[in-house]
Amino acid sequence: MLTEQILRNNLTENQYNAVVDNGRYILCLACAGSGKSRTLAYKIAYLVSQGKAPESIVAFTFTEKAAESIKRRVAEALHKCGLPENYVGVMFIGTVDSFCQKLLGDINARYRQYDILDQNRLILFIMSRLRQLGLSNGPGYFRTITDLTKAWQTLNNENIPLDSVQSYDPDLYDKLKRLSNRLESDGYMDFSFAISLAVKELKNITHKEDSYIAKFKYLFVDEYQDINPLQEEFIRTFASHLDMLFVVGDDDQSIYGWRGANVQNILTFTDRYPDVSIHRLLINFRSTKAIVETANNFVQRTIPVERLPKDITFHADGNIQDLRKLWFGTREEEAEWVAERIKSLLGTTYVEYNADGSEKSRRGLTYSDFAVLIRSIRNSNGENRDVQFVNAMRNLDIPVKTTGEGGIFDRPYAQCILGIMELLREERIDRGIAETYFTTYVFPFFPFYDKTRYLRVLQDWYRDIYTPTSTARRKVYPQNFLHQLADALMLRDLTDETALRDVGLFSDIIKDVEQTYVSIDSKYRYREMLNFLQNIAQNNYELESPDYIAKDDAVNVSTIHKVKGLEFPVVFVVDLVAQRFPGRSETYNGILPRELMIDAVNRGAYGSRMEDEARLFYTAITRAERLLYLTGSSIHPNLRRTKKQSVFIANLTHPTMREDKTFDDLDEKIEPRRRFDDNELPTDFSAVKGYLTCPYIYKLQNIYGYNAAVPELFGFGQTTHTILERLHQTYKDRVPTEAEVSEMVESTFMLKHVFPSNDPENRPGSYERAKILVDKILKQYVKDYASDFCRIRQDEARFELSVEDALITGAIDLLLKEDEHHGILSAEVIDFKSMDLPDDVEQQDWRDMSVQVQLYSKAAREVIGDNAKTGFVHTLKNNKRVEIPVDESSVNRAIGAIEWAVKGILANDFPMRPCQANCGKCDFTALCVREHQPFRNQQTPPLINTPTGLRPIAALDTGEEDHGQHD
DNA sequence: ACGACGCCGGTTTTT
DNA sequence: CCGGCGTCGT
Repeated sequence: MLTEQILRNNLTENQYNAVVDNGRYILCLACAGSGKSRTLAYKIAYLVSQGKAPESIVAFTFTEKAAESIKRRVAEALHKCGLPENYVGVMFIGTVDSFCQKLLGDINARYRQYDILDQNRLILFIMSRLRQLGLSNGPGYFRTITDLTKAWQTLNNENIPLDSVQSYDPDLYDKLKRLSNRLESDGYMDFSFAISLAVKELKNITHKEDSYIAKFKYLFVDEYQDINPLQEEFIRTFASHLDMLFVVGDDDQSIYGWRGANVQNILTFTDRYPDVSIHRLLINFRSTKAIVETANNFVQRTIPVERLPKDITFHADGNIQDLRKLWFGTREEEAEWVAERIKSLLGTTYVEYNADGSEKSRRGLTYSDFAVLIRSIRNSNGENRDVQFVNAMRNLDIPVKTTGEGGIFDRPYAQCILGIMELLREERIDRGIAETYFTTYVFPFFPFYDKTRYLRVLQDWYRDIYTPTSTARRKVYPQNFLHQLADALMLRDLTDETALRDVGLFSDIIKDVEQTYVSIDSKYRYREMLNFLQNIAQNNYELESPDYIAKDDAVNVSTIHKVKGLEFPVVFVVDLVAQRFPGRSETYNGILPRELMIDAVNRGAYGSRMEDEARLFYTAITRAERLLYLTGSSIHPNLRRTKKQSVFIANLTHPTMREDKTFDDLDEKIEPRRRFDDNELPTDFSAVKGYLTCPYIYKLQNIYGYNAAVPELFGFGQTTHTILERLHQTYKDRVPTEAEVSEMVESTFMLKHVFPSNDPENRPGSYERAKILVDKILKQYVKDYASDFCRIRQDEARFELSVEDALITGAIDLLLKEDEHHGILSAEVIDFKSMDLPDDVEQQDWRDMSVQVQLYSKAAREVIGDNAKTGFVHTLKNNKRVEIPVDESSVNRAIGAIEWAVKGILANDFPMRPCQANCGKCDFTALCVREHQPFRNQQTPPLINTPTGLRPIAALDTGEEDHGQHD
């Protein structure tokens, strides 16, 4: 079929016009439920079908999750147009931040080894380098640190030059300057810094054609209304070198002003870019007439200015609808009514329709069709605001998904372990106190404890922390402390699944500490870690309810921000009371000089105004497909004053809006069935591959969040890659000399998790040894490839695999050999991880590597062509090439194995599969009872074809034969 | 009807 | 720490 016909069949007139518009600057105004993702996906597919190179396409999304969803849509659109889905792997679809990181890596491979710090890790970074940054600890220093991190991020996000702070606040300038230098010198970035650095680099480009952005031509920006000034600066600069900028957004749904998003970007787009063509997608296909009209009436009344005028229309009503606004005496009554209403609606017939109005599906409403939206969940003093709702539902046996499970240390299991860690805060540890703590607090939650082991762990840790360091710093791993405690407390024997989840989050927090602190080898650092856990981790890490983790069919209790982009057949917007929603208006209250923040303050950023709250409310009600309940109550627990109705609903009217509380049936009850939710699909290839090893490890790592201690040589492979890549970048027309290789190693080598020796000449440590090894490996490599060094390019190749509706994304490092015209002659996979690899090929476990190479080879053939012979693994340790079979049958075996794993993951089937090859090297033995459990899935996956023959996946290994150890 | 005073109550979160 | 609401006093 012709592409035109396919587009016509899948798009509305307006969507089609937006897709085929070949203009330079295009603004696509897309209201809630207007099919903007579809339009975006088809526009990308359209460009490819017109012969545009897939690698010339870049699309920015708001979150990584949104990126995955767009990728799936694009793959689907490509498929419909008869194009290979693997083109998705060649495009860039992701967040602005991750694109900037990638770009920086292309400019200078050195950036590849930088660590990205989120808010929590930036705080840890500052804590771990407190004195170097001119700060000191003491009462209230967390406030100082938090203020500083916010100032740093805001400064970057507002695109304000650091130097301008100097004249207004020399002291703050000094601290920020030190922070900036320190991040650079230690190899760290935060998200705002990454974009900021990328903008500076882009501004240096004079000739695009011979720069690192030569291949890019088309830029898409989703959720454009939530772009901040720095991101806009990047987009503007980048787009000036491109052939097309296509932005999609809805100013009415700009809900991130409080963290810098500037709605003016979309409002004034046509003024700031020349010859903009505008497309308006103003038909809401999601909601009923009543909901669309109510929502429209609301925004028009509440946001009279600061808004692009638009006339939003509805498409069609469904088989059922209900619109009500209700007021209750107490919060408990409100919650009970919500729960009862859900119960009464369960199983109600829900018909979905095709574009032509014919019936698409018919099913009964099920739990996950309901959303309970609330302005805020966290409460500064103790109880979460969603508890009444969660309790009311649990009382009626309604499963609930919520992230409002309190802080991590409100949970007894995590609290217990933190308490044990606290026993070591003081230098004098009393065995009596330790025992009392144990019997009083620990025993009730961990009844299967091993007391002797518990006391021994404490003793060992006491020694590690309080033994004065000699000259060199030692590696002390708190993650091991946590695992040893879990082992002594017999966490593995507990039946309460929330225990595993709580300690899993604890493990995740400790990982952040370890990655930033490197070692907790003194009492000072140990105490700092405890302070971080108590003061920052308690509030900044989110616990997800078990239903949420298990992806069960459950009612969603959520904040409005979290459901951005989602939709539900039935929505309850609760807690609609004055002073909460809209909340109190606020302006910027950070520590940056006011003079520099005039623009931000004037547009109301980093604060909140009535307009922002109104857009949030609009976003909430437009999540609803057919049933919308707006509720509130006057008497709230722990509040003396009674609450008044929110102004947002007090003035809200619609001819069909009811105010009675009857539980009327809307249609016949039939079998409840879940709607397919593509957000639950696995996306990460290396995680899915892990399932083939041991599904239980998969569960511990990917579902509960357990981590192993950060290994000392963490980053060895990364730094070797980086140096190799810089050699290729630098020496394009000749082979580097041995001295030049050493020079590159000297300037680029970076290992963040091992301390250099104080006396490298006489007493070299593992840092020095690693560096010498890299030097040796690379010299050998350069020598062996001297003949065609310049025709080799290093590249990270991404590939996508469509299985069972899921789109699995993986990446692989390649050495590409090219001819004179940059045509690819061959591609080899390189592996640097193999520090202690046995020399004998027969002794190695090739299963993982084989699956990865086989899948990549499939993608490579589709995208690069038959020249890409990818069936080799190049292990640099011994400079050997090993051939991996990539014939059709081997590739199909690999695909079959991954399909089998995806099915298992979707079915929540995570049995323990102990065997020699697995358990000998497993990092999670403390959490596993090593009981052989059967798969629920009766099918077995195909054998994997490896260089040493056909092998079953590790999870189905009989355990008889030792396949050797592989890193 | 309205001003002064005192006390209640106190987000959202991604990369 | 401060805005807003309720209450009291004129």
